[in-house]
Amino acid sequence: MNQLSSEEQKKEIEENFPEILVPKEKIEGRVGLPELEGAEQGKVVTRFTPEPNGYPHIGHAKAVIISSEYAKMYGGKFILRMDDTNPEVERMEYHAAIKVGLEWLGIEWDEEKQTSDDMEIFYEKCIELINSGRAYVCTCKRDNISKNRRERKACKCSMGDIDKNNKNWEKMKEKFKPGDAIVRFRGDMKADNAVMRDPVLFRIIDESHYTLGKKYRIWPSYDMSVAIEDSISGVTHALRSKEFELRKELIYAILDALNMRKPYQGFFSRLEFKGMPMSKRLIKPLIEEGKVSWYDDPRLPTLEALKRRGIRPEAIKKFIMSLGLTKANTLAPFDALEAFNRKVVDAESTRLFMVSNARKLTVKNLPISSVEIPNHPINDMGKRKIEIDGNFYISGDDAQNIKQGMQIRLLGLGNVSITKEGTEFEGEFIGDGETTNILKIQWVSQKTAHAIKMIIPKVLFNGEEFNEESLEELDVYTEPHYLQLKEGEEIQFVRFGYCRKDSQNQAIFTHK
RNA sequence: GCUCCUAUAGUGUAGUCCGGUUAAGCAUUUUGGCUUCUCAAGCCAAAGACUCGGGUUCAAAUCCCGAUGGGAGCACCA
Repeated sequence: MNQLSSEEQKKEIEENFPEILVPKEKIEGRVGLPELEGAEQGKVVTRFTPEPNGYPHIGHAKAVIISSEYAKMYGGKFILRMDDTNPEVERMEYHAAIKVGLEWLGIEWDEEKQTSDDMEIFYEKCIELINSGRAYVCTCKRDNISKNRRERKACKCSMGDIDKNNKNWEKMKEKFKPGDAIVRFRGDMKADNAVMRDPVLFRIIDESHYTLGKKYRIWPSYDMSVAIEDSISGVTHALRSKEFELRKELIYAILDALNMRKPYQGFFSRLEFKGMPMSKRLIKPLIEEGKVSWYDDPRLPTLEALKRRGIRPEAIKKFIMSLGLTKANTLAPFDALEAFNRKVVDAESTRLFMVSNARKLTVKNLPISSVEIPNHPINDMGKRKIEIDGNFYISGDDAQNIKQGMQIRLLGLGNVSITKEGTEFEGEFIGDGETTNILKIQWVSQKTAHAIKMIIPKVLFNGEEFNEESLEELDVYTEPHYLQLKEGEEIQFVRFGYCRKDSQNQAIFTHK
């Protein structure tokens, strides 16, 4: 308890403990990622091991950015390894999509491989484990295995001698059917860590593998393949999300049993956005029901979707670095990412006028037939020329605030005195003088107005429930200059927000 | 149920290992101001936090014990 005032404490300290008043060297605020345990300059090897069983999403981005940044930070090596040991779910399509996603993010890797490149090594190691009595072939029923695990009881297979295990291993190559036999690690059926209770090392899968076809049918489990791969490919720091934390003990046990080098294993929390699920379990049915168009639907957290929505890779990287390397659960709000993105995108977004819920405004006595408007308020991004003839569209939202007798300014054009309000407005041009406190609005010329669809993505889920209003569509008018912009370019619709040009007649709202 | 991880402002984090010039830094959010031919960006300011209860100590966000909340694992997925 701190019962003394700080003054009294200070006195007390000076009298009794003068040495602690000597200031310690000030700890510098950290920039970037925290130090990696046991990391040496030039000797760090990290890796990213996605399973090619789906499209890459923001969670992949976190994992790959952290690992590749660490390699960079220590001048080390970064390996991309496709973890393809379950032919039932892995596809070339996903393999390719993951690489496309990583390239978009600007990730560079020094080495690329597939876990399945080393099948022969896994087999060798398996035989080594069998011969040393650290692994055995189990032919129990799946339910019994599970039951025994819960009850911490060993089954009779674990008693089998080495010869029999070797024979059964050979039988797994052809005779046994999938499900009939597995190779288990001899861990500890009594262990508190359930992962250690004689886990599966190999199982039979007859599905055709996307690159190896039917060459193999005994496939290593995650724990087996990760342990061996990280060890033989020189990985010094294996970093992955924390749902794997319990496997650490197992992976070390496997490597110890084989007398192999053990890399440091680090863990970080998973990254998910509020209301943006990324599990296929949730997304797939939505696609099938037509509620979500595809994996690039802008409401999704896939990289493809983020890109379509107008999120830049630099922003994703800064955002992820800002999250730090904690093990606490994070449900990041999307607006944190938006803030980073806005800063990236602001400098290079063409400013354009766009009106929604359009109302007509006719202006009399216009002295000019065209105006030139700069494409960016600060940066020199050129100008565009707009033909005008006195017939304009203005936004419905603005129309509500415009009353007869008011003066307004049409941005970049001039001031107008409103002579008639209603469903349609009329006004009179009154010059281009100084304006301070009058309403300044954007406009579109009727004769050249270009109609587009504006898509506004919102959260997909409210809690567990699909948000039926997650996609708002607006029919809006914009300037013809829109047609000259490149697809994928970021635009700021003045007084509305940033949007990405998706096509000649569709734009996707990025953020305010 | 058992085991493990985790807990700092509305949100995300720094600081925790090695207790003390920091009664807590940064970002975001919100609000106000400046600037501005945008409700953007930029600049300035304000608001706002150590889960709870014990203990150790002159001194606890920091060490110890306990409680509570959140997450994960207990797959022939990764």
